[in-house]
Amino acid sequence: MFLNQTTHWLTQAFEKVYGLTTDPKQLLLSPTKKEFEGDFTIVVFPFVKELKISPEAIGEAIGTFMKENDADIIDFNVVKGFLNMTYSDDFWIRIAKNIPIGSYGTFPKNGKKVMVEFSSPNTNKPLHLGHIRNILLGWSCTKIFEANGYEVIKTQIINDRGIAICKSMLAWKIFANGNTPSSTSIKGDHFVGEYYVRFEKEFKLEYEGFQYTDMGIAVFEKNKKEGQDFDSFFKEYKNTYFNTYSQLGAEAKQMLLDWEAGDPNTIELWKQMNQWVYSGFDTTYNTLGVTFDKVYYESDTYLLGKDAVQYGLTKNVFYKKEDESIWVDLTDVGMDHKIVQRSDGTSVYMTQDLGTAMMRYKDFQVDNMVYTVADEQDYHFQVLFEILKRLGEPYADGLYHLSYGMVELPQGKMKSREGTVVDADDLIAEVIAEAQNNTIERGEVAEMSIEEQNATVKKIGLGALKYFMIKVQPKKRMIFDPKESVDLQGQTGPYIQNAYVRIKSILRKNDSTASNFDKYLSLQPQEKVLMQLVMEYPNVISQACKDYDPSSVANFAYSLAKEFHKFYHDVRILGAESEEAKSFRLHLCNIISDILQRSMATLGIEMPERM
RNA sequence: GGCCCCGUAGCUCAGCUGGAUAGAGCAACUCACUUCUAAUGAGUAGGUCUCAGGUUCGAAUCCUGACGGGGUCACCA
Repeated sequence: MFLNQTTHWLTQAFEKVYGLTTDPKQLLLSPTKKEFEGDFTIVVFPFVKELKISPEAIGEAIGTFMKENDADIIDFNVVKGFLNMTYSDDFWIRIAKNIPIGSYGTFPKNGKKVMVEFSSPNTNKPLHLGHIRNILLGWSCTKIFEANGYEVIKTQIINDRGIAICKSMLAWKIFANGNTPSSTSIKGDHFVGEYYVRFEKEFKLEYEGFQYTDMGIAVFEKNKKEGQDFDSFFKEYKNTYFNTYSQLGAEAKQMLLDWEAGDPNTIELWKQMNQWVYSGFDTTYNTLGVTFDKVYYESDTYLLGKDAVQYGLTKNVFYKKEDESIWVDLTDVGMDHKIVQRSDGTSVYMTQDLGTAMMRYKDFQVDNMVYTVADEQDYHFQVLFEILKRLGEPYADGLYHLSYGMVELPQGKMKSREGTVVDADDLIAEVIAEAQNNTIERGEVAEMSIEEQNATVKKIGLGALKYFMIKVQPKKRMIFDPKESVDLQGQTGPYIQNAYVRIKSILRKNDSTASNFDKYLSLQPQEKVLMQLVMEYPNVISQACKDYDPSSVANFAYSLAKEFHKFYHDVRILGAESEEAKSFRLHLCNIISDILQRSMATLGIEMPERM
């Protein structure tokens, strides 16, 4: 948008010199690489074929025209097919003056409404590392949408029902002796999680005991596959055992039936345990700085979708088999047959999701819905979106699965059975403690009040953790090394925070109020590089939205911080060689601190004023 | 096996709507704090961009195929 004038003159140049009408896409300018002279570059290769003239000759002719006609361009050079143009200092100063500090890179309201779903935990366990990636992605996505002019509704669907929570409930009933989170001083979600683990432990004991009973041995002999040994058989048989012989399994299943029947005692216990979990989640969300506008509960939605199924039948989107189960045939688009209602008339996961999507549209009339869910569910969402399209839902073209790769540890996948799951609260505490260790001896921080110190350390620790996770493209699998996540140097959140803090320190020390740099006519290369980055920022924000990709914002913020650090090192700001230079550099500092602060806010990362 | 995603420096990642000699950080080694915050900067070293074809003036980027890694193919969620 700052280069419209250049594009205009380039169009004129091709028109006047060669009588050629150009497509604006062919006239895209890019910042000139550091090794070459110039500020912005256009590639003339694409015109060679049409004009049957050498690239060098085209570059020379167009460059000459531009230098003569476009007042901004004071010089040019041609290297092979690249026309590098040098801009006047007036140009840079005009751009710098026109940056709207405070709102730069935010777009006007576009009248569209988008719902973004993220986090969506189960209520039987605390949040873990995988949830953190999900939450950070979803959250920054909402911020990116807002910057692009959307109205955003942040939501999560809580999986608050089912056999898992019944396991926790049962274990609590049997083993807790009436203990509660407050009586034990354990955070609610962890408290409930402990009973889930307890159930699994007790179940395992029961199962191992069963295997050597007469009945267990008989089951093995009857059901084993050809040549299968005892241990591998029972490894596979676990689920079947849970559903058939297990006493604990039977009790948990009975609890689920009681819940579905609305048994008051069961419902009361269920509500109580979920409440504990929610208060625990709230603490974690609060620490991470995320909020939701609307919460859906699976207990409210798990029966939804039956109307949709009936509607789909009448529209011949679905078909019924002889056993009364209902299916959809997606083979014509390279997918499969998929069940949408069981033969006993009950809903499956897909049905719930159909119903929930419809409910959300009814609630908010959104144009778009974004589902932040790990990539193991890629196929599920392909199917879901295809069905919604076939049902003719009005928002069907505005659906997006924000799919992300699993988080793995250096030693491999997280496995709850092996106790390698990284707990969200533990991790957060760890990064903050690490920030504390590295901060305590620094003079700046020592002067602060305790409250201010704590707030700063929290911003730094969380900044490190969040940046570490969000800088990776969503769809890529991620290796999470806890040691690296607390790094405060290099390409990290704190490095970017430090650039901001350095600016703030300068601005605090500045006592001159005059601001006039019209006559500053000796721009430094470091200043031009910074301005080139500044000019890109709105594109970064709009592209991140189109791509659903916060990592591009994270990488941009790093580039800007890096160039600022270099500028800071090479060029005096408060001690500049002239009043005009000082004034311009202070203005540039204001622009950069604004962009750093708001681009990082987009990622859910707060900036300290000192560190 | 079918389909989907990934493969870039020792490690973690950018670059991918085709453009100049493929970039950062970490780790290793040097150097720079009487100077606006050294959580910084400068430098050295590190690459058959998994491989093979193809398209193109030009390919890490697009197409095809192999190889390697992951995911998914339930009347589970």
